[in-house]
Amino acid sequence: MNGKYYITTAIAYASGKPHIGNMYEIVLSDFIARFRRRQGLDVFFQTGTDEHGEKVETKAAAAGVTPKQFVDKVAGEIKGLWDLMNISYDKFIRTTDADHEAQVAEMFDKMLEQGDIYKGSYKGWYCTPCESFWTESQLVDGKCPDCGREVKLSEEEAYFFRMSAYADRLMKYYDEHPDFILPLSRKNEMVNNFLKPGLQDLCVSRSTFSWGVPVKSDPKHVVYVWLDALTNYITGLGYDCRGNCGEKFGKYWPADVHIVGKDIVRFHTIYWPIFLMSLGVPLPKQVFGHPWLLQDGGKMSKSKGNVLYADDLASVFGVDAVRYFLLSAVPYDNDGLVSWELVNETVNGELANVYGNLVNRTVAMTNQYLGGTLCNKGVTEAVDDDLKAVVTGVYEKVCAKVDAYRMSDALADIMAVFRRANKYIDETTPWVLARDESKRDRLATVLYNLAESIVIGSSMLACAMPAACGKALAEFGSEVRDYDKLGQFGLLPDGTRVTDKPEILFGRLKIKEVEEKVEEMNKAKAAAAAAPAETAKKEESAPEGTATLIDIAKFKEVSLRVGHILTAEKVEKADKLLKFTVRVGDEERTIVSGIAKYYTPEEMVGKQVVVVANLKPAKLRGIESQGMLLCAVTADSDVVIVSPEKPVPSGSEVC
RNA sequence: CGCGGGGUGGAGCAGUUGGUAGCUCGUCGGGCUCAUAACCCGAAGGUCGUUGGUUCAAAUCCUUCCCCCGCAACCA
Repeated sequence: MNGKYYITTAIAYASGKPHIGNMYEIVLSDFIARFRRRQGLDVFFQTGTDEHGEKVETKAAAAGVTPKQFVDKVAGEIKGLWDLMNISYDKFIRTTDADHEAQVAEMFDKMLEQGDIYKGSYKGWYCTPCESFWTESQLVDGKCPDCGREVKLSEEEAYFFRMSAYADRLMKYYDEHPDFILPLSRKNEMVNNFLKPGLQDLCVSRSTFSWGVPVKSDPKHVVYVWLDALTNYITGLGYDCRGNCGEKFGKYWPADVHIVGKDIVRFHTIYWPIFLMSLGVPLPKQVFGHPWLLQDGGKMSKSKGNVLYADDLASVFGVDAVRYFLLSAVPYDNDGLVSWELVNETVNGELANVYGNLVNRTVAMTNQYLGGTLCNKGVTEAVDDDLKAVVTGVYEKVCAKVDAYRMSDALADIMAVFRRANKYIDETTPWVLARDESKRDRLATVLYNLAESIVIGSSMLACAMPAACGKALAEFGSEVRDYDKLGQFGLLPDGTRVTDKPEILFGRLKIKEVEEKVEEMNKAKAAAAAAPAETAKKEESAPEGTATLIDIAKFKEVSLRVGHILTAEKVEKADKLLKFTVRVGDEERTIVSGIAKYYTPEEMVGKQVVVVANLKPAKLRGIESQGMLLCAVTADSDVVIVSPEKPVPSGSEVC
């Protein structure tokens, strides 16, 4: 197969370390990129970081560094993680790269000149003290949802993109390219939710923060992050909207596929194509919206501290095992699950038992029975036919799966080769053949067939596990075989020597061992995190890695009182909120709490609770909450109200 | 009625031009010994969430209801 192949991942937002779910997309793309290269295509694989925007600006300020310093650090971490995971990208682009920034400003300018972008105004209700705009629906009783004060109808200058002007052309493109958006369910979503109701013009500038690419003619505005971010796919190839595009752009554009998460399909299949139409650039051929990898037992969230990271998993299981797991765990159009247990099961069950053990036993037998030399003596029996049929037929099946972005199915097909080979060993019982001198040639043929099967299977599996499969192949004196020859059986040269000291490719771990390792790792991390913070503050070191110690005066700053719940009701249009009237001593307070998932209003009435009495009031869903209820939160996210052990007078101090 | 996805043997999944259900793991029984207590064979286990309908025939099409999960809005 020849020709070019341009594949991209979405660029990672540089606001923090990507978790294992984010890593899936990169490994998925890497698998495809490696597979296409092996098929003989001239592949360009681009990934990178998206570094502008308000969130970065805020986070940097919180960390006390400049936005640039902040993203330099995070982008470095992200790139390091990609490198650790052996991602074979050809270019790692950053939206703070000078050439990218310059081109973004230029493109914005061009769109402005053409009239695709126009200066308009963003209308809304403005709350002067809060300096915030609100839409009609956000207002509470016609007043500011934050502070409850009067708002006035106001306008703010902003730039808009005429999306509506391109809607028909986009729809036509969809119709003419039925595979443009995959899976199909995503396409229906786009058409039904956005195109059919009519495209709204998109606000493509911001003036409430400054960390972005300034608009050339009007530098108090910065370019909307999506317009900035999406264009990385062409600026990374040297695109120049004034006509002087680089050689790469001519060679690789249009992209063959953008691999993106299902949550951002909209940006890639509506806004991005329209931006390209505006620039007069051909549209990408395909956008694949992959599902997510979710953490087993609850969504990953940093606040819960249950986030899994690729490097942690890799430190226990190895890089290749994690890559394999990621690819196998996510179904085609359904979210997949990840946990330490699940990874462990996959590593033991598939990599160690089926694949690693097959390699090991085949090498061992070749050494024991044949002195380490493989030779096809051509003494075949009927059982060989099925093995060969499975092995030689798998490449075609895998190609079909890869073309359809069904990676877990592709891996299952490859694994079926090794399962079949294991079965073949039992069918042919080489150890029995070895006892009979007259069966020597049959024995040699059997082991040759096994080795050949392993070489063919490993050649494909190498896209998922480059290092481990490279090792496996090396044990048979081989390298990855040309993909156009994977349909043939018997290319392993006679006289091939196998290694005399086979290595264990994937070790088996008991789940207890995994848990111990995880615990060790967490302890080490806690210690590392605690150490610098505490030396800086010159505080006594906290024992056992618990929270930082405070003195009693600090604790006394918090006023905890016992309250008595008088009334309780659900807050309208809020799934999680309950509104309480609580008597604390002489006063009655309104408190809103996010525990609707755990308690009904009925069971709360009459309960005694512990209230933080001197908390600054806050507006929740338009209701002022004057305090908060203390709850115990368990590891598996159950929430339990804290109450006095026996009834006490309302208003009693808790100390 | 905010948007979307899903409910298939103990677990995780496959299964749309409709033809009485398949894979991996787990369990139980057996086999083998080359191998990482691994490998191979066999068995048990499902009225394919619920109601009604279309059809000679439905997990697969239409309909009723129930439940789960994401996203969005509040989680002091």
